[in-house]
Amino acid sequence: MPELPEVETVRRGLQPILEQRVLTRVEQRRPDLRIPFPDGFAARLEGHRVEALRRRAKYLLLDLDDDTVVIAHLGMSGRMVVRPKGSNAPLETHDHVVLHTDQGESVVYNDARRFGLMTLTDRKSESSHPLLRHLALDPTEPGFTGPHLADRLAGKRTPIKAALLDQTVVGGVGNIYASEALHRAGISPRRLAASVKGQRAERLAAAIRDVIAEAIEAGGSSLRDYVQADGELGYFQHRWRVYDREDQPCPTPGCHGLVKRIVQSNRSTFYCGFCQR
DNA sequence: ACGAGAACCTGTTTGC
DNA sequence: TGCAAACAGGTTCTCG
Repeated sequence: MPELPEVETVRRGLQPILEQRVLTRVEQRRPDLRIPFPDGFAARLEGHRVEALRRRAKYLLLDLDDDTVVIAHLGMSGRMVVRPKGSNAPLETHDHVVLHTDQGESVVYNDARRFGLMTLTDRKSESSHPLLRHLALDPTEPGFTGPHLADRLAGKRTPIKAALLDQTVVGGVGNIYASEALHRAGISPRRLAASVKGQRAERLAAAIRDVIAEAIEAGGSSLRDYVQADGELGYFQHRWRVYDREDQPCPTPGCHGLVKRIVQSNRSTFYCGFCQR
């Protein structure tokens, strides 16, 4: 569910709730998610002020005032739900972590499938942390250019669609935006990754940058992974051109193809066989 | 050493 | 209507 734009939407939504707030109490309601919580997880957060809420690719990073960094990932089904001050709504089945702030609001981490995670590192170890160390540049960063992308793809014998999902190639792109970017760039998802270079890599880098930027602007695609007290976000799903549109007409002007669905590395890919080469 | 597929886990949708 | 199978926005392990 959450790809880079959704995680960025969550970050922006949580920023005013968490930044500069003290975590007065933290509830950890089960021993593990995809990986175990570190020893003393909740206690190590309590009493500390959140200095910043950052994002790297699909990871959320909470900087605490003692140089602790909380690493969070939403997996497929993770959500962050804001509980307003004074709410006494009961916690739900998959509410795994609750961060209570000194302003009375709290943030609830809910993840039915538990493919997400929360763990700890510190500022100086962050860049060498196993989860973050090999992450590629993400498309919102200045160095994300055609030549850079071509360099990351060089020598890869896998289809370009699979390569785009590899977080050491592009940070933050997931299954929806991989299909969307390839359609915008007119590149077949089955094309050999290493053959995407030069002008073609330039087009793909631009398409990735554009689709990610537009999706962030629209507040992401998901209506589920993030719920702000004052309403719902996630309008980008109405702008999908190929994802989840099997058998519908290709939206490229003048193209009379139909959107096809294929399976690559066990994931659905949507594309037009006419205008994507 | 690389790449494809399975596995992780639960909920929802689809098809018989 | 009911039940089972297929499928879901991610990552990581195993196997060939």
